[in-house]
Amino acid sequence: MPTPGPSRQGDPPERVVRLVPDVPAIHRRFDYTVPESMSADIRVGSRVRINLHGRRVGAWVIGDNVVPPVGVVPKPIALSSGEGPPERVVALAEWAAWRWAGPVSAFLGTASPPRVVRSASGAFRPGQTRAGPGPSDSGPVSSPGGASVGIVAKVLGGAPSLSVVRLAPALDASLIALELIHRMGAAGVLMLAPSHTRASQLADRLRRSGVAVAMLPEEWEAARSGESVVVGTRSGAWAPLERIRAAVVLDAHDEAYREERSPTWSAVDVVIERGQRDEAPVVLVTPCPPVVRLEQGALVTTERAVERRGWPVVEVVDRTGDDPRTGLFSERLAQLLHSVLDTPSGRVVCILNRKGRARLLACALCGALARCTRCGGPVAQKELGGDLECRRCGHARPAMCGECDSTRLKVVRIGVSRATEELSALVGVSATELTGDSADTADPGARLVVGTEAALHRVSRVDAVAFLDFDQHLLAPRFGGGEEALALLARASCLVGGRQAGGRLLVQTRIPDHEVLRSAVHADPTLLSEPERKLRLALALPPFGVLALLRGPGSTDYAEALRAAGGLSLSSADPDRWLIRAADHRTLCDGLASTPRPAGRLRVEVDPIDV
DNA sequence: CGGACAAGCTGA
DNA sequence: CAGCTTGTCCGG
Repeated sequence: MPTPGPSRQGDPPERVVRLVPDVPAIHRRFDYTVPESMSADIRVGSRVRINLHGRRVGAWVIGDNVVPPVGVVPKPIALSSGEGPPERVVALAEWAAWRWAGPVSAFLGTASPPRVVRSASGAFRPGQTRAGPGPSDSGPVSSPGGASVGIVAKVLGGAPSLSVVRLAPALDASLIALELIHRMGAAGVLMLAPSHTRASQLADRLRRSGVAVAMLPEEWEAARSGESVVVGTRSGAWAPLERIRAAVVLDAHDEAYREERSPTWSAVDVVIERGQRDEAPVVLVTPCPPVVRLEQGALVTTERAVERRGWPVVEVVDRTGDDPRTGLFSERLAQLLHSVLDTPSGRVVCILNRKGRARLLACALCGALARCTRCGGPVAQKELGGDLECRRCGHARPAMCGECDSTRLKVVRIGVSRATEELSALVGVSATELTGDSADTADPGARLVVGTEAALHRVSRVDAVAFLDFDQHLLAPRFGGGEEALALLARASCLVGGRQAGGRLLVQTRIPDHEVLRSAVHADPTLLSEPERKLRLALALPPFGVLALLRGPGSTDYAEALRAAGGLSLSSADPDRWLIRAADHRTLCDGLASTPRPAGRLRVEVDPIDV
């Protein structure tokens, strides 16, 4: 029976802290006493281990010197297990738990170091760090000059606030980062990029200019010291800085900033909230600002001519008149491929967002569409001569017509594998297939690459990108689908460079006048965002209203309970799927937070993207 | 979540 | 009624 602490007459009051267990299903907080031996190590944010109801679990300290509820006798913490998020990030996690209707532990988890971090002598003292360069390593950073000077002057000009910098895709956003560091210094500046690759590139770029950088999550300890620029991806929004002094989010439109798993938070929203709490300027840089962000921040643009130069030549190939049977390869596409591949080191990427070989087949004799014999859904063929597989139920059967038993099937809609075969034949150059599940060893120097949109993230510089069937993006049945489609064109534009560098995009479509395409052709994202804004206003969609989606067997019960909350309007397509609308996040999130969840599986998605 | 404990079922 | 399964509750 360990009874720590002195037990003289007039016992000193025991220190009691409030804890959040690191167990997703437990949403309660518990009070524990701090043994004397650990008292120097433990403060708000610390990681500890506790005995809870007969088992040993991890937990975070979220409150210090608390008074336990009457009748509760706290037990002692079992172990101290190192550093956790700083106090103000703990508060941010509590806000996020409200904002995205999830458990605080999920956010504290992403805000914690990947490995146990112990401070040298008990309590953390800023400035005491062994990893990473200190301020002495980096002298003043010189200004990169150019347009970034004017942009950063505007961004930092007024009161600390949110700026949306619309910067054409081929223009170098890291210059804005450098100019900001030139003016503000490195300490406490947070910078996010959508992928690990892009974050590393940014970190390298900054280091080469003499900036001290701590890269998350690996250099968590160095980041914690607050002396360098902190660079990270989505989870970097939770950087262990007590206060940020400024933040820059590159490609702020990118979907990668959204966590898909529940709770579905957005790193951009987290950074914006941090900026407000810490009175720090936040800069979102993107070639195609989403309507939601335009409504939140002040738009900063470059000169029209500069923006135009930063987009490639975008050629729209109208396939409206073409016979559908001419396939995916227009005359114009063949010309482009030949002209690029005829140059000594020309490289092209062709994008088709369908994996496999044949995505839709029909009988060559009777014309019947090949369908699943079990559920009636369309079947696909992954490889030449392989079975027909149903995408809906997974049922597989030999490749033959279900109506007339003919084994002659023709491909109605081809996939990447077949497109790779056909393109190789068409241009006489061996094409390389590149999809999300291709091995990483795929030849990075291949001259002709055919792939899904994942290919755009796996090649570096190319001369041209061709979208073989862009209509699937233009017709995507998700709200905000247009913005995603334009983002895809912007991504491709980065790879080919601006029009002066000879950058070229080719887009095959049957909707040549679509706003998304006109935006890219004219290097003017407002051609999409203006009508998109009006549409959202008319339909009270975000940012002119907020949405949440309930899914799973428990949704109906919860939806019923939510009716009492007020200010929420509920609708349902099927019983396992409910859409909630509200005027603003306060109404929505307060409603969700104040309504206890019924038993039964239930997923709550705030700010859903899929209808 | 997962341990504790209570209520329900089975077989001798 | 021991011995087991199933279900509900609750954690400091």
